[in-house]
Amino acid sequence: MNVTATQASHPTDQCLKVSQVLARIGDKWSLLIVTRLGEGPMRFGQLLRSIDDISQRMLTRTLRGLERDGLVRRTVIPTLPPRVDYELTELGRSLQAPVTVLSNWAVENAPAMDAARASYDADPADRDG
Amino acid sequence: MNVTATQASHPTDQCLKVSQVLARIGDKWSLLIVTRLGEGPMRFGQLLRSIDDISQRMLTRTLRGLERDGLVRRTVIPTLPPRVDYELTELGRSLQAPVTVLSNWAVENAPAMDAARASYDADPADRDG
DNA sequence: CGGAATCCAGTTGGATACTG
DNA sequence: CAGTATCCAACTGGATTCCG
Repeated sequence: MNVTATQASHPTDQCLKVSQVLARIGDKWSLLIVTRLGEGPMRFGQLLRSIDDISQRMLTRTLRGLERDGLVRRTVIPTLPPRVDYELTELGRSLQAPVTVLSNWAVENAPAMDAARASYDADPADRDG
Repeated sequence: MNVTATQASHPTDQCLKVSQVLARIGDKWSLLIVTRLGEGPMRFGQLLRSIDDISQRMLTRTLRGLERDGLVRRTVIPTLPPRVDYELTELGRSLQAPVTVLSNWAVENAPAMDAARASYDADPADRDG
């Protein structure tokens, strides 16, 4: 693989891996779930209520995807009614730091992006001249 | 806004902003384009050829989106044939660092994710028991 | 060269109803 | 409680065609 650079300019090959990771966490709910689970293990119902705009179906599907990729561990306690706990794996926790960096950037620069978008939408003429 | 934490546990409000950013860079092409433009300004055709799996339509659309959000600046030189240069704005360049962190994580952990996925797909029975 | 417009397939994700 | 199954609307993104 020969990765020496820790800073930038990835060859095309590595861009693909980044795209794959983004495809995993870049959907509508994954990051939100990882962030919630970063606070500690949670039951299915807890997650469902703490995110609350998410549908049951999407919570199930997203958790399955995260479990499949080794980011989340699912533990079934076959009581009645059943109880299912979710928690981040070590791989999942290792993702927290990069996500935090991105989160901080997002929080800091969201106003700038909003302003840019508002400005862009304001005068469609001002650009192509 | 009152953001003091630089490390973790974002309240729900800030998670929305992160989701918005991910919606912006989490699509199929945005990050690839930002990475390319991180190497310097490029013309439309250069970008089209350097990514080359991208369709003309998606390159145009993605660039428009990035421009709209203030990450990319578009400069038209109305010669014949016309020439259009794209470059990162300051905001766009500020995104490079967070993206690099995520990229490095992706490159380092892609094998682990692949392995987890392979293992998950291998024995569907081994989990729910 | 750098688009815009149109058309179309595949995917995402929500609502609802049902199950062990 | 924690799902699964079905149906459906909206969005994404590719192929093609046309334009200044």
